[in-house]
Amino acid sequence: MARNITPRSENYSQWYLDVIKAAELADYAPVRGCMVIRPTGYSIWENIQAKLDLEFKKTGHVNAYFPLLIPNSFLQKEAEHVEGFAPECAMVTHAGGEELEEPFAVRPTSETVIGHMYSKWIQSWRDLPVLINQWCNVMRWEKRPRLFLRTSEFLWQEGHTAHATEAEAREETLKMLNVYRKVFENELALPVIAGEKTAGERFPGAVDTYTCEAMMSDTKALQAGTSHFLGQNFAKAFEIQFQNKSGELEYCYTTSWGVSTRSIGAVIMTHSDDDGLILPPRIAPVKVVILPISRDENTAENILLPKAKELAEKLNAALGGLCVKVDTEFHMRPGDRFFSHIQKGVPLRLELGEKDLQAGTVRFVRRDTGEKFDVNNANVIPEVTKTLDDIQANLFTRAKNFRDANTHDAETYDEFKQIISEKGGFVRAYFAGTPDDEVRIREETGATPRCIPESDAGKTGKCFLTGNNNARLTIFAKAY
RNA sequence: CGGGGCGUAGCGCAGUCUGGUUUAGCGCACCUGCUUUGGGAGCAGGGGGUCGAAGGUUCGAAUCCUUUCGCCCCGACCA
Repeated sequence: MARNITPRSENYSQWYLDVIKAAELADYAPVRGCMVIRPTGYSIWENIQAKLDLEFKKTGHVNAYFPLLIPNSFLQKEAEHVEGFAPECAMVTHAGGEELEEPFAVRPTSETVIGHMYSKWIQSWRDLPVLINQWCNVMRWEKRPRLFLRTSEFLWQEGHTAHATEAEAREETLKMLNVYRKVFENELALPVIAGEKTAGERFPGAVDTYTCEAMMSDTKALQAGTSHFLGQNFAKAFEIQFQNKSGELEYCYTTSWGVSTRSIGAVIMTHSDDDGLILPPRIAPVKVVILPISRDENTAENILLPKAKELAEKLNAALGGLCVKVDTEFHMRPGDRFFSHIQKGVPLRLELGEKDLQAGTVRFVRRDTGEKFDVNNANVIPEVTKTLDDIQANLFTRAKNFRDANTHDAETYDEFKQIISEKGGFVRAYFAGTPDDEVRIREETGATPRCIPESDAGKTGKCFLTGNNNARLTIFAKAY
């Protein structure tokens, strides 16, 4: 048992903060709502970035950078967009020692500036599609910040594309939604439900919003990534027009999609336990740590350490990276050394001691299950690869089983209320309500519609609230 | 923005009601040494704070008064 981490069952939010602190992922910044992402946390982000970026490139996107400051007038151009973002915008009113004529918003998202630029760049159908992504920071003034989940400034990626036809833009929106789903499932080991947002949960200015929803280990939902079909809303506000093959002027159809550092919060809350962080091998900064252990300093440093280093080199070569570390903290006792890696979520620990040396084996200890076993020297490398794959798969399966076990069906509002208040988790129900109905449900139960799962897109039934037919199967939950 | 709480060492706290006997204390962490060492050791020694800030009352203030700044929790709000 970790002594510096509040048990999850005792106080979930405190547990979450303790895990972050113990793993040295982040710290509070001097400005309220802002956080410092420490090297370990940032390294996880770099890994997530690398996985996403590769997928973006594979689907034909390129990276660019747009400015941090956005003229306030830009945000005003799309009616719903202003309304949605005005309250959380930070404004720069002074610069160069003078008050500015027009305040600049610190970007809360870049649809507007990018729309403005696209209108200049796009003239002809030959210029389309435009498929650009940017990695950057954004600012949304939050009244109730939480590390990684909701901070005033955060890092993300925002893709912005422009297309000639609605069909193509819709295809892009769903394509990127599925890129997200794939990366979440395969790399972050997060089982997510990909689907459409209901009207009340839509992005301000979007025609349709899609999301990947994950369940945290307290059974609350977390939106891990979103993809928006913006129709011609922004194209009209920013005059993004092109001449089609017949010479007529048409408005483009645009999309935008994003994943932020919030996804790190999702990883933490999905996989970790009372001992601290647990990371899926594929995004872990350190996948394997090797600990030479001996009570005799000479043996430890002159016999075991060289062996450990040699093994680390081979493993790094085999795993293709710098993800294997040798622990040389000989001044610490073994227990302390174990815990430091346990709390940082290192997936696999290899212990190399005198007993192992004599037996010609290496001791393996899995972070996810705590399981220990000895492996013959000759088999260490393939066994490491196999174990890491097992851990990755186990984390995903474990999370998926948990989610499925905490997903329930409701046919009536009474049943719905009872499940939300007594069991929590996800509730699947047919829903055909309006945004006002969504507000009512939220006020009465605390739950909100999370998404209409893509996998059940064709299913319709009778609405649990209004009784209307042709309601769509919708997932509800309390959410972060 | 409404309700509640809190600012004393890196972290967590006691001391504040009943000003002076505290050169401001404790636990963890940190430093040194010895013994330990395969899931968080023990002993000994040691460094570090001027008590969020400003002003006031007093012979004397971490303790009382005024102002101010900041943070946390609950609520409202929120991609």
